[in-house]
Amino acid sequence: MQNLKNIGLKTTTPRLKVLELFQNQNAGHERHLSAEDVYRHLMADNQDIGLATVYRVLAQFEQAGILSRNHFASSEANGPGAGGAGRAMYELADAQHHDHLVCLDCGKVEEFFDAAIEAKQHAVAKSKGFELADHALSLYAHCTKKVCPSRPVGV
Amino acid sequence: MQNLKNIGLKTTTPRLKVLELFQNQNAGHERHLSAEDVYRHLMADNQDIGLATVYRVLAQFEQAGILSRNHFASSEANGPGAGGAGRAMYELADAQHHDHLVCLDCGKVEEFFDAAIEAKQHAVAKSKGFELADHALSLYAHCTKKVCPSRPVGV
DNA sequence: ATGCCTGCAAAAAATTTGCAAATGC
DNA sequence: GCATTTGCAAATTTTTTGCAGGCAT
Repeated sequence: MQNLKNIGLKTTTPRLKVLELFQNQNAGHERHLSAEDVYRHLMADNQDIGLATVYRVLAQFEQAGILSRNHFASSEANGPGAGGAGRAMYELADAQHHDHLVCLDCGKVEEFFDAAIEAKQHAVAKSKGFELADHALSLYAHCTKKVCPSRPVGV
Repeated sequence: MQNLKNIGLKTTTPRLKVLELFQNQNAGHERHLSAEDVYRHLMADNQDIGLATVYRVLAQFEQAGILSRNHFASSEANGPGAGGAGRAMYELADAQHHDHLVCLDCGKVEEFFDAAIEAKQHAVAKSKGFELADHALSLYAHCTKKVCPSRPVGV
């Protein structure tokens, strides 16, 4: 795959498999994955790839702009039993930038883009004498559509 | 101090000292502190308080709404040598909510509030069938005022 | 060939937990 | 006095690093 060579990385099995995993976001896995998630998926696919390698590949891909890393603050967004914003979540870095809306009831992550918010962010930074380089915006909210799997009754 | 009793916590030395530390944000410390920061400040004040206790107190204060926790993604925002968004930063939960602008050159954290952004966030959540409960917005930017201590030359 | 990569194991870093002793009310 | 709280140490969790061997080019 050219993708990898283009960024100065040799085409190796771990890298290929990790890339595939993110690009084939159909086979029963979400778009946002933690290092551990990736590792488990590879294991399930009988790939003998170490967790340390997964971390290294994820870091390389992030630096190359192929993946982007998020830190969600809600415990629900991470695995069940995961406390706080312990783990990083990776996702394919699409052409279109977006922010996240995390469901506090089931942990599902939706994406959104709001041009007005983006513009305002730049304005805020500039007004304070800064040039905006990046930002992270996560909304934590409750589903009002009564469709959350793990939704508490009556909430 | 009533603050503590009001939230169902006994008035103990560790709690009092931690609260004091955040309320007296004058004596050579920043407004945003990590658990380790708090611990070091207490040590410097000859308080014999364990790090585990600091973590417990911070968690209690956060739940009580006295402090709020942030996870900044830039390495500069955390201590020198701190990688990524490893540690949580706590600050006094003011009456006025605000978001953060983190300087990518020196790690300094400025605060801002933008009503338009806040309103838009609610609108976005509602439009997706959610009720916004909380959010985290951090801007990462470069200082254009040439006043950053650790500012790379010519940037 | 040769230098980039990997797996494994150990190290780090941040935070949590178990438990007996200490403390507030 | 008694439940709450603390300090210490050990355990967890997440991520990073050292190193000897392996693989892509």
